[in-house]
Amino acid sequence: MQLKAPRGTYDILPPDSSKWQYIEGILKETAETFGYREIRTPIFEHTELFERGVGTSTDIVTKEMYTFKDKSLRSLTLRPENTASCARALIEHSIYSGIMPAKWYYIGPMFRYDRPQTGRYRQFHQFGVEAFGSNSPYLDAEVVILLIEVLKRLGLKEYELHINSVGCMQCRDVYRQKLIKHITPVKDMLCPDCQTRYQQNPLRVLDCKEKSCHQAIVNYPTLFQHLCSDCARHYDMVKEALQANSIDYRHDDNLVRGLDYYTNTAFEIHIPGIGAQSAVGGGGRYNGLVEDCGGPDLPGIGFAMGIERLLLAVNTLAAKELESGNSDVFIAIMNDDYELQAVELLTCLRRENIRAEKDYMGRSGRAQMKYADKLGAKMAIIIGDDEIQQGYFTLRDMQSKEQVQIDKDEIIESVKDRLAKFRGGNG
RNA sequence: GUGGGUGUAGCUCAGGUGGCUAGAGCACCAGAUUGUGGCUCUGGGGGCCGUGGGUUCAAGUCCCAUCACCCACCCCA
Repeated sequence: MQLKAPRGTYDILPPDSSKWQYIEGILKETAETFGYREIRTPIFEHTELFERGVGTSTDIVTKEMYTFKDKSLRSLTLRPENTASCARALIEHSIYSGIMPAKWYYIGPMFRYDRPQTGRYRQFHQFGVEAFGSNSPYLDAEVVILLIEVLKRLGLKEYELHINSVGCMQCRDVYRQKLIKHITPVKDMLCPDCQTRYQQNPLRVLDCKEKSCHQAIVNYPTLFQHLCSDCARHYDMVKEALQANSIDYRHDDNLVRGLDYYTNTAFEIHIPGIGAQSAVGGGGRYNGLVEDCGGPDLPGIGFAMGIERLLLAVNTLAAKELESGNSDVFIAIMNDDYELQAVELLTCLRRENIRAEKDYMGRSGRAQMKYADKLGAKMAIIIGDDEIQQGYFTLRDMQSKEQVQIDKDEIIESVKDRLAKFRGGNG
């Protein structure tokens, strides 16, 4: 049997890789503009970090982790997300004793054992930001604004921002009891999934898609109505800040994010038309996380975006062609005696940062020109008997077919001049 | 983990009810044009027909299993 990439993984080949570079560039640039610096954490961590940080009741921890034992029988896990690692790094390096807030962004692969489908892979890529050490609602807003700014810079105009507040540990607990009281009399009418959700995390029953479940729990108390005064005020201030930035959002009572560490603000971005997995980004506040991971009682907020899903959305726009792979100059030799001259000139051009190419397949002169054309070379340098005997190179403009003889000592300068004109001319 | 769909050349796909050396377009390579690209023409290389088993004189075609991909559930980014 032929070896293939493991299920749910895939290769990113040229020319697609340049799309990735383009998107990653925008993500990094935007984050840096907002004052976030890059953090790179290990791809695997102690399994315990995710159990504590993500939460043992979540699907991620109970059935989606790639966990293995190393040769010393340590239990390690390929990171399913990066927030817990950031909290760990914050604690491990005592970052909290420095300037606060600590603002980080990351970009890289994550791993979850899930059934693959459109926009969902076992190795997938996330961009995310985390800000530790401040409970300011305006920081919540900053993070959301950053998320929206990324979409804008990518040219994505159709998206829905949903936000909610899941309260603090105290008001959420009060609410949870009320909700259980409301659901218990009708629990037999719930779908099988909700029967178990009701046991583990009754809040999840709220965003079940089954109509019968909605009908069963109709007029349920909302979390929004049960926020304590601090949490309600915090939520109001976040919304005010978003309004001040003309960012449209929709309060969504049913938005209950899956990870255990969320408190207060929770948000999600959906883009229609990219399949069932339409959440391109989501996040929120996680004021209990750092302490849960063994650090001080420090608040935090952040989000993560799925790059594969962003790419799906960008592709539906038929985004402008990125012609980064094209060569500037192709060196064609009309006689294989001149290989060495070609090799030498090639290096000289490249040292001037000119994208230069030559043939390595023993092609005929004609085939070399065809190859140059496929590479998208703007010009060709032709080396034949006449050129060598008389000490010049023939420089051909591939578009106009115009050819000139250039003294071999002036070829580099001449190529540079012409390239500058190409770039200026095409805007 | 559950359900549905699909696996034939690098890619997109043809191959009624089983029957000679498995086809096309595109791509790739070469030649026409031995010192010159895009168009055209000619030729060429490429296939364990996803894999394993079964039925049959005979399987790309029928049956079973398995794997992979796609779509959806679930969950999430």
